[in-house]
Amino acid sequence: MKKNSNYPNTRIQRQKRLQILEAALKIFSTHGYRGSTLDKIALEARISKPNLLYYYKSKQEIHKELINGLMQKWLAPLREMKKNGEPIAELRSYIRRKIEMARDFPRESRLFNNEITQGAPHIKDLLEGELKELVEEKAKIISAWMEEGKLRKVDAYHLIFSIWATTQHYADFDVQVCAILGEEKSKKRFDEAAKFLEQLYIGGLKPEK
Amino acid sequence: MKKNSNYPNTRIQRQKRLQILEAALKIFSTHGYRGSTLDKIALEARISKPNLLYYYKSKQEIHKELINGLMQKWLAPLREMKKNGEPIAELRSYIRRKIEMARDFPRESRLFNNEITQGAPHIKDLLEGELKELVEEKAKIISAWMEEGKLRKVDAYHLIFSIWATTQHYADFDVQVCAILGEEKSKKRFDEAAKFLEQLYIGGLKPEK
DNA sequence: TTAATATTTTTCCAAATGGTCAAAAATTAG
DNA sequence: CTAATTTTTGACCATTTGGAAAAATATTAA
Repeated sequence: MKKNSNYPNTRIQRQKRLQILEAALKIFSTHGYRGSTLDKIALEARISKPNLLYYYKSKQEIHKELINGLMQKWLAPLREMKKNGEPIAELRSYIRRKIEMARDFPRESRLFNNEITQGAPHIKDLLEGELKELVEEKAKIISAWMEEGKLRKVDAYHLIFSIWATTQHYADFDVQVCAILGEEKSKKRFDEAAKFLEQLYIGGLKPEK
Repeated sequence: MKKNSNYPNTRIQRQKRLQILEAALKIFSTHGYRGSTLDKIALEARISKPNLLYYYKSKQEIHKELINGLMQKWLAPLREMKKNGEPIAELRSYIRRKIEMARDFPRESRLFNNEITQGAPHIKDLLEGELKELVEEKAKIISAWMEEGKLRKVDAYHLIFSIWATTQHYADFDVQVCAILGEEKSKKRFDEAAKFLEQLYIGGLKPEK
């Protein structure tokens, strides 16, 4: 007889699931949810469609697991912004980490973009719950820094939004960025972006004296 | 006998086409290209599907016309940035106009976002041609301002990107913005955003003395 | 080896979807 | 009014797609 069968979690299972998620991430981030078909995902994962449905009961289930896994990864940099750190240094390193994520995980960014752009049907509660609380907490920290005169006084929420926007832009709008920059300048786009953003934010946020 | 029949352009035609484009804009911007069906568009436009196809030969054709019409509207603010203006004032007004567009035409922004995020399959040549040239021209103007000491020296291309990113964020990520800001603060989001961006950019871009 | 279990494939289906076509209805020129 | 023309509709079709069922194959515990 075999062991537990209700929810087997063999090596094979774990590996196949990863394989599927990897393929699904690629397809979903390229074509959006509706534009992605199980056939394409299965092909990409090098398995048959029914086999894919053996590991995930439906298209939605794959998408859901992707989005959920994504959120944690995505918010990690913000979570690491510590109250006790030196404000300018904390912001600088937050921005740098976000740009690195745009460079290293563009597919995750696009997947997220797609979800939000279409009204966040699957993660609205997450946004209004966990995310909202996290941002509130961090906005408070930033505001406190401003009160102490460590940063120029601006709206902390919109500051966070702007950092999200500027960094994720390099993942989501990569085609446009590259089209405009041309071949040579494109190669250096992430380094240039990091440098520019640092100048923009740090210069702009330094308290006036 | 009736007049010209090759390409009639009666009142009725013009009105119905507008009606269809309006409906298509709503549907496409909400569900993306693949997520939008001719049925939904026809329903939204209050006509039958075959009737819709009488005015536009295919789904692609509707989309194409939307995207093309959009680009001109979208780039108008950048086009208006004039070499002879006062640099800080020109930037300020550019940012303000972009924020107003995010507020007033979020559907257009989302449509564009969707197109780019999926690799810009329909407008790649536009990006590499018209858009690239326009940005090159404006980047030169901005760089010249910097050389004259009117602005802090930063990469002009990335400056433009960051303005696009920060402003369009308020259209594309509106759900997220509102979820985080909560009901009250959401009402003022565009005004606050405009104020914040002005502080960020103008403060950050002023030449040091 | 064998029997139980896990995995994969083959076949199939119903619904959704982009699009066609011919006929009906409405509009307009003369 | 009448005839030509434009607009609208109803019926239909081929393809795509998410998914189900069951049989076939592989794996593993004993």
